[in-house]
Amino acid sequence: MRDVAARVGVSQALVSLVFRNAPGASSETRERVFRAAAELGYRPDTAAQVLRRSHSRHIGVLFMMRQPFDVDLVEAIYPAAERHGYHVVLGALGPGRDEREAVEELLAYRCEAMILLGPVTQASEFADIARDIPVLYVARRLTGDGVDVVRVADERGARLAVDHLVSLGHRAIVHVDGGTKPGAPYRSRGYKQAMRRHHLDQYIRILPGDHTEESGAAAARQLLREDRLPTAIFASNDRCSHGVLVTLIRAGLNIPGDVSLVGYDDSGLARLSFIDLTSVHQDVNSMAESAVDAIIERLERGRTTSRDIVLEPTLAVRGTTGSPRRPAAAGDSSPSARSSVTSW
Amino acid sequence: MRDVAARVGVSQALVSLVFRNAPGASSETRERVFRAAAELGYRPDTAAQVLRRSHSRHIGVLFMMRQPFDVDLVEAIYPAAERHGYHVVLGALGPGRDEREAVEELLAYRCEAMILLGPVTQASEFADIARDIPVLYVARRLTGDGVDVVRVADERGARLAVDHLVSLGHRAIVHVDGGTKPGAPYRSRGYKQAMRRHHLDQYIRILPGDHTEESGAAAARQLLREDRLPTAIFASNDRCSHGVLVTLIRAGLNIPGDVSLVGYDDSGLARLSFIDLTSVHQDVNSMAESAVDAIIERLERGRTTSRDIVLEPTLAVRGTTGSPRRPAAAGDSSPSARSSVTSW
DNA sequence: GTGAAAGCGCTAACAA
DNA sequence: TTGTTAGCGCTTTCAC
Repeated sequence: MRDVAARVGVSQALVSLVFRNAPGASSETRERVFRAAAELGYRPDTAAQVLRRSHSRHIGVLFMMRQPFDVDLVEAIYPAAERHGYHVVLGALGPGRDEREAVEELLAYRCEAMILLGPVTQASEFADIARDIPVLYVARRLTGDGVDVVRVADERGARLAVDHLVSLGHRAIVHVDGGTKPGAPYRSRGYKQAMRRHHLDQYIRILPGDHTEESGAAAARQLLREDRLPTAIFASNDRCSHGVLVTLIRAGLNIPGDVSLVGYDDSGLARLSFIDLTSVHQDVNSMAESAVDAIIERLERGRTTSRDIVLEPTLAVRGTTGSPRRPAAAGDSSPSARSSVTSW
Repeated sequence: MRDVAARVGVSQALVSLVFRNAPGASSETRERVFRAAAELGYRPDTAAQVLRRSHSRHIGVLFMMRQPFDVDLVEAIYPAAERHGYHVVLGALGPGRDEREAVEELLAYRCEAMILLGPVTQASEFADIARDIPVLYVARRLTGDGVDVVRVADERGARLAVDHLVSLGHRAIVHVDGGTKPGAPYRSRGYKQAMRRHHLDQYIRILPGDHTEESGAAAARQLLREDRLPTAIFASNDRCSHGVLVTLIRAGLNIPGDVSLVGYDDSGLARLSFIDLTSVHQDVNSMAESAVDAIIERLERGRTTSRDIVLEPTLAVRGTTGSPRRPAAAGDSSPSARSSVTSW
């Protein structure tokens, strides 16, 4: 920067102004500064900026690299943050890279706020952090001082799924839940509520899962081992649905002919033409925008009260749902390729 | 840090030493420094460190968030870099976040070197960068000053796949290629070479693809539209295989009964129990280690000549490959569920 | 519209 | 083993 200033024949302060495009420099000077910078290959040093500024203008984002929905969100957070002049610093989570490490790193970068997408093992840990900087959970209902939440109404999402299936004529609708994963308990509750609302209490059945493909596959295998298959399955997320779907079709079943399937997240996976999964849609862009807005409110407008921002889900109806073979009648029927297994 | 020093009653320099655990502080002092730091909630400031040090000890990694193989590599790079005392700075690529932006950001963080995993649109762009800092491509054969490459012998990987299929009795082996994606042209060439070596020149057939699920699905649909199916398909990566696999089984085919399938990358996808894909394995850990080592060589041991590090692939044989229905004999046979389509 | 000067939090060279 | 000092590249206040 010194070199640029020297070359143009102005002070460093002016060059700094120009680069932050702050007011106070003639457009003629701006022009010359930019040209000189280009010639010299000058690039502002983030470390120096962060060090000197009182605000780093950095937002840390903790996410699980292997969770497609997290990736979708990260992508949406970038432009949202940039619009407010903030940089995103990624903290990748995964096997072999735990939360603690990642958080420490983000904090060492002097992030002014933190968005948490991944599953959060130790909520208490973040209570300490929230004392210093705003913390925002996505899809986790964890309250506390300095903590905001952006989520989609999971119960209503589950209800959309069940209503859709019921309207197609399904009654035996099994839910593969997501254990304690983000949103999962509420989706599970929403499923139960919706089933009761339709007077299908006796058909309520929940298989354990954890938002991974393998848990979906395990649930599907469990169902295949039994005498009767449900006519529909509602899984707690798309990855789980993926496991259910492929396991069932490899067993010779037809989707949605023999079993209908609804996922949750409407991730890229659901939209693949050959998966074509009916799924509860959460608008990542508005989630990202709400998250960044909430953070800006705290950072720049001094809000200190906690916010719980709830967005509405919608249902993306695709090719994995259809009417059951025998809409209203009870009794056995043989699915296409598995004569030994029957549907309700 | 000043506060910590004051509290312990020593100089800042000493606190600095302790935190970098550099030699030159009594263990008694270390102990006291750490305790004081914990009490005060002190955390070193990365920006200040980077600014002051001549070396930032940062390595930038450009990767595609949606490419499972990239994610595997990123996870392996973290520990490899840490072992040498380097930090990893992620530059996420994706739709809406192009290379140029990501690179600028990494450079602004004063990364001392850059590892490029994602597809690289403009090689020439990196030639400039390589003048300033070491650039290392993974899986791309791009040469130049200051540029190193770590890759797995793609031709040999393709050959492993073809040899395996031929040894099972396959002859009509179709390849879905990866266009210009990393490694793809070489896998394609390896496929052709291997086919010729087995005197199967007449069976050589390549369908276009691009390392996405959809390209695999498209290729599978193309094959389903024809009179005869090949007995085996070798796809240029696992994502593509995924599209092929699910499209075929949803069409009622049995894998490997009707068609055998081999992927490439041996990513987490291939290992899912319900996908269980035979795939060419590239050892991400040695790739990551080789990459970091090569960078350290340049950074700390002053190497200036380019290196092309080639690793050996292996084949992970799983459940998507088996003998064809009619190993050696020609003639039509009806696959399980599609009487209108025949195999070679 | 522009410049001079101070200092962000840390490290590295040297001195004690 | 410990302290002193200078300064990394930038932003910011205040003066002109």
